[in-house]
Amino acid sequence: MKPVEAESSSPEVRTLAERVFQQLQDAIVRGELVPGSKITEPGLSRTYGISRGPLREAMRRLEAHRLIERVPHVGARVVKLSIQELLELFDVREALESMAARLAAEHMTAEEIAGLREVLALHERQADLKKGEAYFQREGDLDFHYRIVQGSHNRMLVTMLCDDLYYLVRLYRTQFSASGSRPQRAFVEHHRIVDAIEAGDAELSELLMRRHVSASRANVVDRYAASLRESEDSPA
Amino acid sequence: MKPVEAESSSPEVRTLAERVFQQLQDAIVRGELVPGSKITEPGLSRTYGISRGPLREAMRRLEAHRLIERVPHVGARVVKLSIQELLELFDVREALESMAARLAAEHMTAEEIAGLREVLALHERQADLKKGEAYFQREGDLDFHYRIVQGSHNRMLVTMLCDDLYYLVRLYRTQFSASGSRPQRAFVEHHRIVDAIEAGDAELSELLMRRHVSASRANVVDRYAASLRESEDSPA
DNA sequence: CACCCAATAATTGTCGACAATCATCATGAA
DNA sequence: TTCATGATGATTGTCGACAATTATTGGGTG
Repeated sequence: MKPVEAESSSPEVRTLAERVFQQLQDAIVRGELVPGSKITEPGLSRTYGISRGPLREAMRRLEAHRLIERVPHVGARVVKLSIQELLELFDVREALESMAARLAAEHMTAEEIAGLREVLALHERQADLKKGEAYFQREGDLDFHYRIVQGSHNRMLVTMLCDDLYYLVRLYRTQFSASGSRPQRAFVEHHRIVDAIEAGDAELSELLMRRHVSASRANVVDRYAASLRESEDSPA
Repeated sequence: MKPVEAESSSPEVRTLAERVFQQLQDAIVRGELVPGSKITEPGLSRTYGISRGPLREAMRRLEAHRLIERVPHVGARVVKLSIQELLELFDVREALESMAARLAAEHMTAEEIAGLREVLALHERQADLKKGEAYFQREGDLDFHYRIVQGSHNRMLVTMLCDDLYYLVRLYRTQFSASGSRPQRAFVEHHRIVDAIEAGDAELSELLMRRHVSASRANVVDRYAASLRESEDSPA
């Protein structure tokens, strides 16, 4: 068979099922596997050069992570987030990330806070360089949220957000071509959140993060409404 | 209300993997598969009379649901919640369920609220009959929370809480033999939450649910500390 | 006695093949 | 034409066997 180059970054990708799981996860998040499209086991089996056994195990994990949807005896398709589901995702994020911010204010170490400020600085520099480039901004944004969640030192929270929800967040970005155009305000909000965390103010951290996610959600709603008007202006 | 499972003739259990997944889930939550014990594929394969293919798929799903832990090439064991992890679970519940209560206040229908009050009444009657019997009380408690989550009409929230976390909640009950002895107060809290939801007061519903879960967490902390003192008084 | 190492046994990972189920499409009747 | 219906093809579900890896055990050596 094909000893694929050990390109995989993770240290223990010791099993085919694990590797193909990560590959599929990546392909879905990147949009290579288009949302809503049907995926067949023989097809994937050929393209990835593995048998259906490990492939099905990987698909079972993708199903549990809500990246594909399966119907018994029928097949599987890549999830296609509706705008409603996207808003639902924001509600869940608001709940979990505000809690994470509260816990981060209580448990984050000085080193972690320093790293967080570094991310913030890098984030701003990149935004200065390429003003319109939203991709890096969003990547930096995600990194910011990522670190706060890890700063909560709550493993269950980390797993739910980093291992599950954030893949959906990135998937939505490919689906709705989110170019999130509210940079300045988000920067200010990020700074205030870090300030509150550094001050150890749990309640304030929680409140600010809640508002931050909520504002992001409102922004999505606005842009969605705008895109609806646009498509009504020039239909067909 | 809803008997969890009716052996092999469940309505939409069309595949062996699905069935054995539910059976294993039940066995773990019930404590038949003791937490921390190692489970081998040939063993389960024999006891459930299926081949290892569907069994492994079921185990992959259990792994994603955090009911078992797997190490590549080594094996799988039933999760064993530490007290820290249990408290982490409460933090996550506090975040998600308070959000669910808020959304329930906004979206719950009159019928759903009526059903919720029925559950509450039934719950109290049972508690009157068997004062010490905590198991049914806790089942009723879970049913109460279950319905509020569904009243949020947020499918993602419903999935996360009802399909994932509540199994862990029930697992913790078997592990720590939780007899939750704060009945009156919980009743009052439940009633006030329903009142707030019926009044459509989202903020109050959220606050009350947050306090309710938080108080439940504090109760667990207290009883755990007590059990520690106990085991120190009579150590072998 | 403790420790290391090789041979063995058991378990996990992977594969190919067969059976069961579903989607498609052509055929024919109302 | 349109709808029902049955044959055909493809896909999913399941199984048993083989390969790879790990745990175990027994013997030998310091």
